[in-house]
Amino acid sequence: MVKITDVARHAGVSPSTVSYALSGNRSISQATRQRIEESIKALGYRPHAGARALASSRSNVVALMMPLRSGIHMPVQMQFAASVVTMARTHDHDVLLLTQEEGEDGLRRVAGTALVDGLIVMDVQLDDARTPLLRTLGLPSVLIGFPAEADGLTCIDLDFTATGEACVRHLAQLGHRCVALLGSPPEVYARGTGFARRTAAGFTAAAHRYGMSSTVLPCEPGRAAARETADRLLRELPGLTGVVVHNEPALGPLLEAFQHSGMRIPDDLSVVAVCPDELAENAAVPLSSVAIPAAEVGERAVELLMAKLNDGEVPDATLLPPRLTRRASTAPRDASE
Amino acid sequence: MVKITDVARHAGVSPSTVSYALSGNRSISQATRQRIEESIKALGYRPHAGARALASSRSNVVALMMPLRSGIHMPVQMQFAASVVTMARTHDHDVLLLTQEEGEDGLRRVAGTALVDGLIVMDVQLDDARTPLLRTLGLPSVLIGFPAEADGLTCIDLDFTATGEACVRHLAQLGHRCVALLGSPPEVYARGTGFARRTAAGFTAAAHRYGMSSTVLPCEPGRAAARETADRLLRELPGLTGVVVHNEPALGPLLEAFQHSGMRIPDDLSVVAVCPDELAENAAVPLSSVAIPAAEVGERAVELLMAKLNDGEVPDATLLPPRLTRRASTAPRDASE
DNA sequence: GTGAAAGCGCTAACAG
DNA sequence: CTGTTAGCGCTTTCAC
Repeated sequence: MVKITDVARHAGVSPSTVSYALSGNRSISQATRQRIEESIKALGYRPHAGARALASSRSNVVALMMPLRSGIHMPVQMQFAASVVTMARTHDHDVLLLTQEEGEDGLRRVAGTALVDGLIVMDVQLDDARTPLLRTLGLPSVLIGFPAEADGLTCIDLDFTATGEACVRHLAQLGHRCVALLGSPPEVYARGTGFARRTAAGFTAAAHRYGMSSTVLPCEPGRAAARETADRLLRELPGLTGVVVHNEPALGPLLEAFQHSGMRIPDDLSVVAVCPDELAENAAVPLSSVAIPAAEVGERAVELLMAKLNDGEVPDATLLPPRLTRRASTAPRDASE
Repeated sequence: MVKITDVARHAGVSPSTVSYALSGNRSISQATRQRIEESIKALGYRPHAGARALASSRSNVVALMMPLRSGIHMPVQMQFAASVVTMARTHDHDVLLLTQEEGEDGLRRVAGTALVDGLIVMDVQLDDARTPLLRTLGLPSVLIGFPAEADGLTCIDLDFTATGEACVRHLAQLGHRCVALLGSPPEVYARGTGFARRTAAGFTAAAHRYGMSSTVLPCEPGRAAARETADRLLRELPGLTGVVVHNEPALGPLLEAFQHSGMRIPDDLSVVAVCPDELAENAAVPLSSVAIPAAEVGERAVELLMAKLNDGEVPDATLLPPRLTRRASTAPRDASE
């Protein structure tokens, strides 16, 4: 194995000079830098990762903890993982893959052994057991998603307030005057300051601004609950022509329920979903939707983490702007109605 | 940070004894082992990964290089990645994630810096630019899939010969007497000793054994080619009641072509596919199929790699037995025909 | 069965 | 702008 002393000898300088040339931590004359680079190339030198980590207390590896078994919507996960790895590489870091199942022990292990310099934790739940640990671990971390208690944690996710607004704007521009948001089950709203609440706030505010009449209705998952919710909605708001669904498990059942009630989509009812593109594309009627921008989330997460690693200040919350993709489920309101 | 000397002092032994207690590389009296374990727990000691890697020239990390963008069949990839990570952990190893795009440079980098002890390389092509490198890298590696020239490389994949046989056996048991294999495009067969050839061999041998009449037909991808192949097949083999398709891109077009020709599946024609479960499940008629056993491939790949890391001897080729899942596309041959 | 001590290859003061 | 030197925390001979 060729080591830094070999390079130093070959270039006629001291090992530290080679080290500095590599790290850029002090200025080197053009001439010696040149010779060093040539020697490195000539000898095929590569710094030993372990030695470097030991001496510098920096491994240049970040951990990515993600759910690897969740049967659902892997394309989003994959896209995310790809962008994390790619972006990490541009910052000269590698990515260690941890499964969600490793949980807190996994985080403690990679942090405690100094295997990694920082953590990216996906799929953070409102009430996530890992968040207290992340606060005390002493390693920089970035969470994908917002826990109920996000103070002191760096979190990133889609901007759900803006998402609610964007959905309403889309419907308003199509001429709809009476709209509803079908959101998460009641307990999610009750539970605290989750994304559910933010979507609803954005939705309601925008509806007011556009002078539309609006309703927000929670919805339990499952066929029966969906049927009931849809019926109630159509009964209580006879003028309803547009709905926004922000409830992935209830989405399919709700669509069925509407169609069962004789509402054709988009002829009688325009539907906007907040869900992965994958799902929206493959629905019976392809759904106009706002998706989680996985690739951008991954990139930004890495950038935030890198900033923290270089003791940069980063915002606690990063909210990414929604992008609404128009598909077949929304249409102009029929003026004759 | 608590280090090995702290543990040693706390336990009243020397650092080397703690090290040996941890590694099990020499016998320790029950009593001191006990004390050491208690001290470790009491102090919350975790060995520094970098220091350990430097001193032992073992990082206890393996690299997994996989395609992270291939829009196609991520569930298989994910399942595979999950099983690799999980199995690696049971061998006290972590997994560094590399994208396919990093290619040879990526492998050279993680090997050259001693970041990893071994490599698992997915999605190996018949003519894969990485294989010559893997031969000379001096790090143990395991390939998923067989390159044309596999000598001296440890490869693992589905047993395609047995797969061809299993498909025929299934059709034979349903009473079919005249079957065809629709395989890869001609150039794949011409190119060498790929899986295509093995499936065909197994298919033909089994058909003979069962006294069935059989044909093997290559098939180009694309609508037009599929139509043509299907037509030709039905024209030349009027008695055909069963086909095996081992050609993922052509699968959809072929099914359409058969149906366009008035063949109902499975009433007139039984179809067995060699493709991911995902694809088989979501076809218009759910397809009886043989899939790549992703989880098992991942587990075995890690086991092979671990064996190589401990200078164990491992077979060059590991072939996993096929499992045929029966779905709606195969039925008993109509006796009245 | 246990200890002492010499590195593993690199970085980062400190010194000029 | 460059060199000297002292570790980083662990493993592993070698010695008892």
